[in-house]
Amino acid sequence: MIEPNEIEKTTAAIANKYRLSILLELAKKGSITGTGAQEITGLSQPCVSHHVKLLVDSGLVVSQKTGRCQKLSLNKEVFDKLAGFLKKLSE
Amino acid sequence: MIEPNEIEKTTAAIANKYRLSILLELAKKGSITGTGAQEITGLSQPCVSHHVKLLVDSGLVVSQKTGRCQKLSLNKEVFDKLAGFLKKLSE
DNA sequence: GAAATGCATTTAAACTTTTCGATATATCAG
DNA sequence: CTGATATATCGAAAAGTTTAAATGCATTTC
Repeated sequence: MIEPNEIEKTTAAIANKYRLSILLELAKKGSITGTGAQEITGLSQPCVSHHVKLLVDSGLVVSQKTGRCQKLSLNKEVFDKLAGFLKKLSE
Repeated sequence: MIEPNEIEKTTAAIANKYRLSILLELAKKGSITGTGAQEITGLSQPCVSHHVKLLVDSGLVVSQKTGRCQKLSLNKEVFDKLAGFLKKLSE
């Protein structure tokens, strides 16, 4: 089950063109770094850091830090839960 | 297929507690009126009108006007498309 | 036709999000 | 140790969203 609060957070996290482009790249590549996200979006580093934080806080994205690099990847369980909720609404 | 732009619009439309409560009520009841949406949310009439407009503009909700009443209902195809997109991301 | 009802629009205030420059911290390379 | 790289945080400006009061406009009811 998914809580209204989690639905709000995850949909809000998706609802931005730069964050969406990061998510699409993650789906395509499996994982990227923060610097990779910067290259994709063309935004400043602090701005990307902020967007990545929103994605991670929403639960949609997982960040594993090794050394100074972060490895970002999708939390597929959360996508599944959200997709399931939306599918159920349309039945 | 669903365009990034449509993903942004629909997820943004969902990402609000009042709009989400309207969507949940629509899923439960099949349809409600603008006045019904007002009762559910407890918001002012212009504010609800604005939220309903966002939902309709996003394509998630359909409004059929008969006389002075509007009948709101879910556009299940759009929910399906969005759910399908999210499901695909998590594969 | 007058009053009431349902919804839309305008306007303006309050609030939130987005953005970037500056700065901080930690790690890695030489 | 020094300089470079990756990321985080702070602060402030700009842009966008949310809200309600006031008003407008059809449509229904009496």
